[in-house]
Amino acid sequence: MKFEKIQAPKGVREYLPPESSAFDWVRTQLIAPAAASGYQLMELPVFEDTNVFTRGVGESTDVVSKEMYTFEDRGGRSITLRPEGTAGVMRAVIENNLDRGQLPVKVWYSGQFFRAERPQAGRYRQFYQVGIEAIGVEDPAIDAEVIAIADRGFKNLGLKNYRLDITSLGDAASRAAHRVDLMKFIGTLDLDEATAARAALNPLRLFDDKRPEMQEAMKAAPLLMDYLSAESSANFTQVLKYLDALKISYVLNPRMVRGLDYYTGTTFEFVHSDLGAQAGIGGGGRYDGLMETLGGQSLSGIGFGLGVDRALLAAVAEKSLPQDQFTSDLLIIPLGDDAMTTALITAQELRASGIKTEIAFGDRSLKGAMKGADKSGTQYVVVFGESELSSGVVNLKRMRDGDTSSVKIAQLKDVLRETLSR
RNA sequence: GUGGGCGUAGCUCAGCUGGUAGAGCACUCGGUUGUGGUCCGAGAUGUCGCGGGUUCGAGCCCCGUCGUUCACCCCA
Repeated sequence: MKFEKIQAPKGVREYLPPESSAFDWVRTQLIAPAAASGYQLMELPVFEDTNVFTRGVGESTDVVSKEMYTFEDRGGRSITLRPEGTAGVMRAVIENNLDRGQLPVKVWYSGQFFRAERPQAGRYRQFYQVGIEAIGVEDPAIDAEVIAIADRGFKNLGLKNYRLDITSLGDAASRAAHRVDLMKFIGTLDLDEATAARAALNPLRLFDDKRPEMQEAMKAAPLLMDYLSAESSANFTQVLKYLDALKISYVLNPRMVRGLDYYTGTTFEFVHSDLGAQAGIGGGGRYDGLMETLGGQSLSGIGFGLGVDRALLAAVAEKSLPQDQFTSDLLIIPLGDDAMTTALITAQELRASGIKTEIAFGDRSLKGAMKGADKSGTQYVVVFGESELSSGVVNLKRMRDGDTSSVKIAQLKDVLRETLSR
C-alpha cells in the first residue's frame, strides 16, 4: 500500500532545522525591547469574529476585501484567521476591560497571521509578526518611544540597511479637508479602470502607485501634510523633535500610504533596501477611532507590527546572523544495554547541572559513532563500555585536539564544569 | 486576482536534434579486536511534481493541474 505524499498548503513558510534557530533568534531579538520597556505579553486567538476585522481594519482595504481567510464554524458563526494584530488586541482589551485601569495599556504580541495573497519573495500566506500597542495616552513622547522600540529591535538584529519613513495623517478634520482637494485633483487625471476604482475606495492609494507615469502625475497632487490642523501639526513636530533627541534618523514621506484604514496621526514604516519588492519590514502608527469602532470607549492608541519573516531575510541579506548552531558539551557513546542505562542516568545528571549532553543512540560501530561525534561538533566524548562500567573510570576525550584524560564517571560533572567554564 | 521563469536521487545540478537516467556533495558499511577529522573501497536511494495527449518510443514535444520563484497589486 502506497500513500500519496501530502504537501503543506500553498504559500506557507516553514522554519526547519538548522534555519529554525535563526528564526527563533530573530523573533526573540525583535521583540525583546518591548519587555524591557514595560510592555506585557498578550497571547491571543489566531481566529476572531470576522467583524473584528471588517469593522476594525476597514472593509475598503484590500486586506479585508480580498485577502482574508474567512469561514463558517460549526455553529454558523463567521470566523476569520487574523490578518493583522492590532484589531484583535483592541477586541481583547475592550472585552477584558484592560482599559479601565491605569493608562496607557502597554502590551506586546507575537504569532502567526494569515492573508490569502499570491506568495512572493517575503510574502507568505502564513507569516509571523511581533508587535506592541500602547493604548489610552495621547502624548507625542509615547509615539517616539514606540518607534524607538521598533528601531531598537531592528538594531538588535544588526540591521543597517533600512530607513524609517514617517508622516502624519492628522486628525479627522485635517483628512476631510485634504480629501476634498485630492479628489478634485484626481478628477483631472485620466485613469484606467482599475486605478479609478482604487482611487474611489481610497484616493491616498494613488500616491503608492509604482508606475513612473503615475508617480509623475501625482507629483502635483495636494499633500495631506499641508492640510494638518494646528494641533496635529504641533503634535507631529514634537514627535520628530523627540526622535531627533533619540538620534533616530527618519525620512519625512508625505506620500506614504498604509493599507489599514484605522491609522491617524503619526504613521511610520520601516523599509529595507536589500529585499526586493516586499521591502517593508515593519510599520505602524496611531489610531484614534479604532477602539470606539470596536465597541469600546473612545481612546487613542499607537502600535506597530514587525515582520519576522522579512526581518530574517534582511538579516540574511546583511549577513548579520550569529553563528550559533547548537553543539553539545559532551557526547556519551554507550556500548551495550547496561552502558546505555548508565549513559541515560549520567546524561540526566549532567544536564541538570547545566552541561549540554547528548547520547549516541542506535547500534552503531564505535568508529561510526565517533564519526557522528565529530560531525556533531561536540566538545568532549566519552565511551561507556564494559571496562569503564566496572572500573568507574572513563577517558574524557577533547575533540578539538584529541587530548584525553582519565576521569571517574562520578566526577564528570565537576571536571566538565571546571574545564568548560574556562 | 494578472503576467514571466522553474519543477530530474536528501542537497546542488547535468542529461546534445525524443531511443526507457547520471555527477559532485551528503548518507550507510568496511579498510583486523573499543576511539573522529584526510585517504581508499563498497553500497543504498529516483513511479524525472502529478494527470492526460502526440509517437513504434517522452525526463526531453503539446495540454491541463499542483507546487515553487520573480514582478504587478497589496503589505509584514
